[in-house]
Order: sequence, then structure tokens, then C-alpha cells
Amino acid sequence: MRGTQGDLLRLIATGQAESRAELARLSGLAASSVSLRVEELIGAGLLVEEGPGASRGGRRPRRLRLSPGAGLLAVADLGAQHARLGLLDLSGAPLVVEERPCDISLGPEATIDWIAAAFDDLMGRHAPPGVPLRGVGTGIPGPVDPATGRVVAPSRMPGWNGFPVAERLGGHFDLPVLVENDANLMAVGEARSWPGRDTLMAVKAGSGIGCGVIVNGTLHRGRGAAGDISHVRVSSDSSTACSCGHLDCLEAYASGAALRQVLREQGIPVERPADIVALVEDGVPEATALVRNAGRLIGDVLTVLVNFLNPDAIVVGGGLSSAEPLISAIRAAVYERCLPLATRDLEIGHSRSGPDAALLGAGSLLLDAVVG
Amino acid sequence: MRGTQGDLLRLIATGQAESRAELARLSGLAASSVSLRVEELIGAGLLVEEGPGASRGGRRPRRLRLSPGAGLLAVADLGAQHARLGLLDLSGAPLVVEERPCDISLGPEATIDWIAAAFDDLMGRHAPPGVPLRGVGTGIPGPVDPATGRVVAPSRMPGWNGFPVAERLGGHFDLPVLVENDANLMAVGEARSWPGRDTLMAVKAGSGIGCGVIVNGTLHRGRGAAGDISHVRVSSDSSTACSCGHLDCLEAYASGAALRQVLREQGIPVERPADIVALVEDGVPEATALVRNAGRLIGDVLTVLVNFLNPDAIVVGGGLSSAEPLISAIRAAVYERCLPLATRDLEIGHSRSGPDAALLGAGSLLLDAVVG
DNA sequence: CGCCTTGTCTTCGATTTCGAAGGAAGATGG
DNA sequence: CCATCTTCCTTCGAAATCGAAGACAAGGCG
Repeated sequence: MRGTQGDLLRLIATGQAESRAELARLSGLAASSVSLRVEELIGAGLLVEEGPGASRGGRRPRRLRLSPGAGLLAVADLGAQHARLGLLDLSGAPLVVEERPCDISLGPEATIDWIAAAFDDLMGRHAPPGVPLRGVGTGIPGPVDPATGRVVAPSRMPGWNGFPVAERLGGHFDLPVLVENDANLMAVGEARSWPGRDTLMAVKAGSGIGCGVIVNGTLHRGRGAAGDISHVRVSSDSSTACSCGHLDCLEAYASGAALRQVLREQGIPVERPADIVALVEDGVPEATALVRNAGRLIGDVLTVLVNFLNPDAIVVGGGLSSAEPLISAIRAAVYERCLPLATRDLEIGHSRSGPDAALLGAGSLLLDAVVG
Repeated sequence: MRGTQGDLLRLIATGQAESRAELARLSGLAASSVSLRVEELIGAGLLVEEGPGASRGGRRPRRLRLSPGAGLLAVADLGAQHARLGLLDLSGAPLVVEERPCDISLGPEATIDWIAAAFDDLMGRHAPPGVPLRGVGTGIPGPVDPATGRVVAPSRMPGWNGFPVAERLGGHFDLPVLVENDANLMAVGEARSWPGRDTLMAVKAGSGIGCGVIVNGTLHRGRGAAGDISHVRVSSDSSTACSCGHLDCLEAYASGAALRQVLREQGIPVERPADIVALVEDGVPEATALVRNAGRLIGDVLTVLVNFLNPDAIVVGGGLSSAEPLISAIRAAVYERCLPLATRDLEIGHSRSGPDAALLGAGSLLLDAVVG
């Protein structure tokens, strides 16, 4: 709350403030200092004044907005078979979002270069002339070392271990670069939609199971694997092996990939998590039971973490999360087993930012790097 | 890092800085500003100069210390049958620490009043004349609402639910008052002894099982129950009921109280956790097996949390922690099952601050309130 | 319609804070 | 022993920030 430099810009960008007076209140700076600073930002072409706002009983504020020409951010969310790509303005609002097929098994070099080309393509087709690109970022479906921007020991990305994604991506653009785990980005993106909920867990239930953690308003990275819940032992059957080398990991029972395999063995063809959701909505009992069981397993794990962290909210997103039994089972497990003190004001809900949450989160983090 | 007011005092108090130059380096303030501030603090009688320190290749620093007359803090750590009480100077160094029998089942009013009387007694006997008391604080073996200083739903403190401890204690002293969970205080106290380890978990294994969490250098309170690990389900036998109303909680299997009960049923008389430690050291096989099993159960729970939080260290303290099999079993479970990325630089060790950790933690937190 | 209240924004002098320069005190090395 | 380097601390303008006062612009109300 004390970063005086680009802090005002961030407050405007995130929509927290719309006038000089609000900036003064939220930043803690004197009104006079705010005026000076805003003058500079307008002079630099980053802010514009936008007519008067609604009065709150006195003189009407002069609304401030990010200049449309202030710049753009190019962000990506890399999945196993698809990537979402988008351009955001500095306020984090998406200008365009596309989903394109993309196979990460082609290896990191090819994939990163492909992303860079896609960013160039998006800029060429959608950026108004003269508006500069100010930062690029991507989410990765695996652990990322926060210090170096390298992928570390990803269980679902063969060939990527240790690859310096940030470096490679930065080679294409002389700009701030962000590389972060996809669930972490989703958590950051969701955090904006949950005002007043300062510590929250964002569970991404898709092909894999990811989780991002926001503590006191900031992303908790740990060593790059923080938030990992997929390799918790959930059974003592010792019957199912996980790619991490241990037995009975949550991911081996409750991930979209695990459910897909079981359904296929039952002769039900499934490609993507969305197909499972469709089966559930069609009332296919095998699918519903599987999804409900997955929710219960995830909920059992969350039980431990809710007691431990006391989050204000648990956000469930990802491809599987649209299946209603998943979230009901999670709710049931958590509310039944956790301490009353920990669940009293705990909200467990669907993603509010939708499938673009990770892109929005990338924008949010990138903004910090851009306006530093 | 930006609290300019009493921040310098804190840096001196915590031993992080000893000279104006170090203050400047650590606080980020300009050297000139530091000099001005230090002059004021000396004028106010809070700091004193203390002869030259060791040269680092140039002019020798003029060492700064807290004035011995700057004030004292009275702190307590309330247990089930005993309380540790102490006076600290503003640097957090103990002047005197005593352990006295104290029965919390006498109810909150009597207990808090007893603490207040004990503080007065300690001040009368040990405080140099003219040195003022500047703050009081106590640790509580149960959840404390951080906002109100009330005890909330304590499982081991019948009659205390909802009691406004901070208010009652504050009634005796017109001073800053701190009331906090004992494991949280232990975590804060230990944090100082683990430099460079910014996020750590402090597990207190005594009659109960507590845990305090430091994230990025600051205590994570959540709703007052953060860090709770004692009510995690550790077995599916559904055989042992816990005081919280659920079955198979960790506390019902691995706490000192649980072990005591099992040992008594085997005809081995035990009163306190220390007695169990003695049995283990004497090579009594039943005790050793029980303690090792408790460590494994605790370790299994920590496994989930280590993957999730990626702490830099796990500190094991409390009366049971001196039993070596406990910590070995914890280490074995965590290192075997957790993600390599999460355990690569994880240190699991004994308490470094000893039995006074909670008192030191209380001092540390109180200092914030005092020098605010 | 005039007056009061409320909220927004700017002007301007006072206070903090900074940064560069320099003096003080010791280490180092011929 | 003396020049030189390092580190510590203070001095002194320059720059940033603040706070109070006032100008400005609404809405509410008799």
C-alpha cells in the first residue's frame, strides 16, 4: 500500500479508484500530492480525464480512466492441448480472447515461439495503430520457479523440466515478462472478483488438479509449488500409481484425466473435461457418480487446508467445475468436517471470472511489472 | 518495511541493527534521516549510545542499545496446569521467567486476575525502580479471535468460550494488551531464530497439538483458528472420538493427552508430556512405539501442508518434542511423501528458542503495539 | 432563488526526507 | 610514518510530501 510511483495508476487500472479524491483516500497520499501525480500521468499519456462522475453529495468528481492508447498486455494460458490467448488493456480488460489448439508435447522451444507468434498476430489484427505492447505473460500447467521463470519438475509436461520459459519468451519481446503457474494466475484473477475476501484458495479442476493460494491479498508462491494439492494421498488401497511416483495421489483419482480413463474403460468415449460435464448434464449415472466421488475426495483434502489456512473463500474453476455434483460434494465435505470457526464465514463458490480468470490474473501481475 | 516511526526502535530492539549505518541499510531511509530520528529517540530516553563497536574496515560504529530504563513487557504463556510468566525488556530479552502452577479450570475471570497479580508481583520483585511497564500479553491454549481478543470455541478450555480475555486483562493495566493463541506466539518467537526462513510452521506437541504459521514473515491468523492441525482425520477406523465431536482426529491419537491415556491403560503412570519423554529416554518400548506412531501421524498431516504451503522450515516444539523419535518420524514422513520441490530446502528441526518461545513471541508482537 | 452542506480539487507555505559532499576515525599498505 | 581506502556519521541545500485554507461545483432545503 506504500508504493507511491505507479500505485495511482494501478488503483485506476484495477477500477478501485475513479477520481483524484478516491486516489487520495485509497493511497493514503495527501490530496495535493495526488493532484500533482495525476497531472504527470496525464501528461505522459497514461491517464485521461473523462467527464464528471456522479456526485456523492458535493462537487462531482472528474473521472479518470486509463488512456486507451496507454498500451496493451499480451497474455496466454497454456493448457495440455489448447491455449487461450488474449490482449488486455492496462486496466486488465480483455480486448480480444481466442482459444487455439496447441500441443505442448512439441516441446518448450516450439511452444514458446508459437505463443510469441500468436501474440504478434493478435497485435497485428486487433491493436489500434500506435498503441504499444507493454508486457507479455503466460500461464503454465506446472510448477514455475518464481525467481528464474523456469519450469520445475512438471508432472504433466514431459521435456519441459528446467526450461527457462521467461528467458525464451523475453527473447522475442524487450518487455516485462511474466511466467507463472496457471492455477496461481487463476487465483489472482479470481481475487479481484471476491472483494473483501483477502485470503482465498482457487481450485482448478480440469485435466489435472491445480490450486492457487492468495494470502492477505497477495499470491503465495512458496518455492514454486505452493498450492499443490494433487499429490496428497487420498486412500490407503495402494492401488493406483500417479505420475509423480507415489501411490494413491488425489490426482490419480479425481482429476479429469483420471475420470476420463475410468469412463473409457467403461466404454464411454471422452476427450476433454467438458465432455464429462456434458455426460453429467445428460444424467449418465456412471459419470455423475464419478464426479461426485471426485468432489468428495477433493473436499476431504480441502478440509485439512481450510482448518489450517482459514481462507475467506474457496473458488472452484476449471473445465470440470461446471459439473454441479463436483462443487456440492466439495461443499458437503468441507462444511461437515471443518472447525465451525473456520467455516463460519467461508464461501465456496464457482469461478466468478470464468474461463479467462488466468488471463486476467496474468494481466494483474503484469501490471505490477509494467508500472513498477 | 515502511513504518518509519518506531521502526528504527524495532530494528534495534530485535537486534537486527546496532548502529546508525545498519539502521539506514535495513530501514531504507537516508543516513541523514536516521541520524535525526536516532537523536530524537535518545532524547526521549528510549535509546542510549554504548561505546564503539567493531570496525568493518573503516570508522567504528557508535553502538546503539535500548535504554535499560526504556520499559518492560509482562508476558505469560498459559497452559492447562501451568503458566510461564516473564518480564522482558523492549528488546525482547527476558529479565526473569518463572513457571507457576495455574489451573485454568477455575474459570477465565479468576485465571486472568491471577495473571495480572502475578505480573504485579514480578514487577515489584524484579523491575528496577522507575522503569515503567509498557505492555502486557498472554498466550492462550485455544483459538483467539484476533479482532476482539476473545477466546473462541476452545476445545480444551471449558467455560472460556467467548470470554473477552483482552478486555479483562486490559482492565488491570492501562497499556497495550496482547492476547494470542499459544502456538501462534511460539511461531512468532521461533521466527526470530530462523533468519532467512520467511515462511515457517511451528508445531507445538504437548498435551494438545498446536500449530502456528508464519507466512512471509508475518503471523497468519486467519479467523483465529489458522494453523489448526489437531482436528484432521487421520484414520478411517472410526474408533476414537475427539472432544470436537468428530471421529479420528489427529489430536485423539497423537497428542500428549492421548498418549498419556494409552500408557495409563497399560498400567504405566504418566502425568505430563515430560514424563512420556522420560519414558522414551529410559527405553520403555511401549512409550517409544507410541511416540514414533504419533510422529508418523503428525508427519502424514504435515505432508499435505508442506506441499500446499512450501514452508522454509518446520519447527517442532512443546513438551513432547524432546522425544527424539517424534521428530524423526515427522521427518521421515515428510521427506518421503512430499514433492521434491517442496522439501528441497525445507528444514525440519527442534525449537531453537526453547520453552520460552511463546513468551519471546508475545514480546515481539507487543513491541509492535508499544512502539506503533 | 439564496444559503447551507457536502464533496472535489488546487494553491501555498511548512515539514520531512533525500542525496551529495565532507569531516571523523579507523584499517591497510607501502 | 604517511598516503589511501573504507566505513561511519553529520551538514546542508534540493526535492518531495504534507496540511490547512480556500476556490469550485454540485445537491438539499426552506
